[in-house]
Amino acid sequence: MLDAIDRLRRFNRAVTREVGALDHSYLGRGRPLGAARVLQLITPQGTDIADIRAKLALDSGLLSRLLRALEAEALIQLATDPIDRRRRTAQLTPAGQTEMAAYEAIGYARAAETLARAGSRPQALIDAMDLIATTLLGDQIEIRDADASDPAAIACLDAYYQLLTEKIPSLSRDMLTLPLTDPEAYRPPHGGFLIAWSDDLPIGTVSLRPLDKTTAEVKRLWVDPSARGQGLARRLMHTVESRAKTLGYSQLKLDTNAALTEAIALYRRDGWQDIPAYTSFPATLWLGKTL
Amino acid sequence: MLDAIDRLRRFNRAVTREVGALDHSYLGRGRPLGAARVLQLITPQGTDIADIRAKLALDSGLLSRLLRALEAEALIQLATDPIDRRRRTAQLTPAGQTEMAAYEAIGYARAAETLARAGSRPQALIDAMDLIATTLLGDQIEIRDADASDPAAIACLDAYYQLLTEKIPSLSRDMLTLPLTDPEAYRPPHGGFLIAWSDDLPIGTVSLRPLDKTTAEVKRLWVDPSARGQGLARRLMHTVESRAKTLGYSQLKLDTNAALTEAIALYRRDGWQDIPAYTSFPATLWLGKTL
DNA sequence: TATTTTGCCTGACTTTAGTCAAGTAGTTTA
DNA sequence: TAAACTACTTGACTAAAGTCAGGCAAAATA
Repeated sequence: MLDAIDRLRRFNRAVTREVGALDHSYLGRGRPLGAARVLQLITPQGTDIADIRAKLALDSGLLSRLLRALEAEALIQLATDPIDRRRRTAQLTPAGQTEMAAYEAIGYARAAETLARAGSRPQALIDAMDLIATTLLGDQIEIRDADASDPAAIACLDAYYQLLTEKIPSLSRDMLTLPLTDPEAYRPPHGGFLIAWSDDLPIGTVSLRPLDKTTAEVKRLWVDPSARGQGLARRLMHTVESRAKTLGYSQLKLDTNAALTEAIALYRRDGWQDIPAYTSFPATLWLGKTL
Repeated sequence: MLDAIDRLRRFNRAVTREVGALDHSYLGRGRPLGAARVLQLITPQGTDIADIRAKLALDSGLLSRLLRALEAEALIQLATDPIDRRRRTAQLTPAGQTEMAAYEAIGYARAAETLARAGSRPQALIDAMDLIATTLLGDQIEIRDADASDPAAIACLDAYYQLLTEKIPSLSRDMLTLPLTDPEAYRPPHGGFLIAWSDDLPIGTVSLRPLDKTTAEVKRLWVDPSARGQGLARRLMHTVESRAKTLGYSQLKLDTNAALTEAIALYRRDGWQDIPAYTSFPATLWLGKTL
């Protein structure tokens, strides 16, 4: 344990140096860091300045001045919120969008540089970073509704299919179609498609589709390897169950394969019971739950 | 590749937040961050202030003032170096040591907190952090001389033996003695023991002992898993070879086991040739090199 | 409708970090 | 031994970040 803490502190030192260098690289555009950070949070569509203040934990006086400086550079436009005229929103001007693109380019260049330092094993570095990012951002994983034909949804399903073909040897990838042939089934008011986000990266999914008036089916539960061991699968299941209840279902079903042992253990811990088979291969196990 | 960069940038954001919180936690002792950082580099035995300046990349004027502030708090004592009376050293007073201990406690507490967030897989988190720290600090891995009875040397050998018993099934741990029974053989002027350090954590080792007047044996090459794929093993071998040359040897030998395929590939790439067996189990392959 | 609260702005301030040039004492080199 | 160089200190300065107390309009509440 002592050793673990020493290692973690070495990590902190290494990363502090790296983050310092990263911050410093944003200075090349002739703008202090505070202003650059504020600018990065403003979208072309307009951002509530209260949100910026909350995210960066800035004093309202300080933020007010930073915004005024950016406005003087003609990078942003300030407007009062028509609904609550005390509130203000900031919006990127075309010049501001150009400037933002320059910052983006700096970020990408530095990231590529770090990646190049990984030597012969870049994938190992990325996996390690994913694990750490997911752990550190663990407290703010957000589950949001999505559409089954959304690019993020497709990416999740692709990763899920990848996992399935690895775990179930007799299953070949061309048996699984993507995008889904029936996206309509996963849309309100009868179905749902949930994605778990960690800082705008999709790391988990689960979906729901109708079987009959009172029964829905839970489909395609998947959690990114970097996010496992933190209870995200259970959070997704609980969310989809309460969603099913909201949509008026009283009964849930799912099918799975005996090879997916962790998932099955989770279902059983959460009160899912064996039911008769209602689908075929690759399913080898069928479970149901009354809401 | 684009995806990899997005993932890396998510990592940067996660870690920036973390580092910010870490820095902020050091503020609780009523001292600005700069002063706290300087204090952490001063030892009870005395630290050359030029070293501090180099490590923190501080302006000499600024450091001078920070030191004066710490001196005014009676946390440190400044003295002139008796050898070169232009140089100065800073030394922790008893009060300073107490203060340092408080900072240490803060660091440990925060580290333990982060570790606790890893959920059910703390070891995976530590491994990921090691990989990243080693990658980021890769440019400043230092190879230094050590003694075979040094705790760091023992830790390296312990990890090396662990690896051996994993790779060679017929080898049991109690066949390997630690500490070494002949530490004298690995000391100058006839032998050597090298350790590779990444920010004060030992991550690799190799050693050299005499066989006869003109021949030495290279023993126990080991590199921490987090540091593999960056050419450290080769650096260690080159260092030990030039050390052997300095000590006056003209011939090198080593024994290894066929299970250690990466190491063997490295030896062969570097010009080591098969030689007759000169040791027994667990060795199954014997190599030599003329300097 | 009067009062309180909220969201933001402004002005006056402080602290921290950092730069630069000049100066002093000691050391090295020609 | 003089000149050049080095390690550090001091003073005078700037930029950036942050704090705090009003103030004003709009919104929420009594």
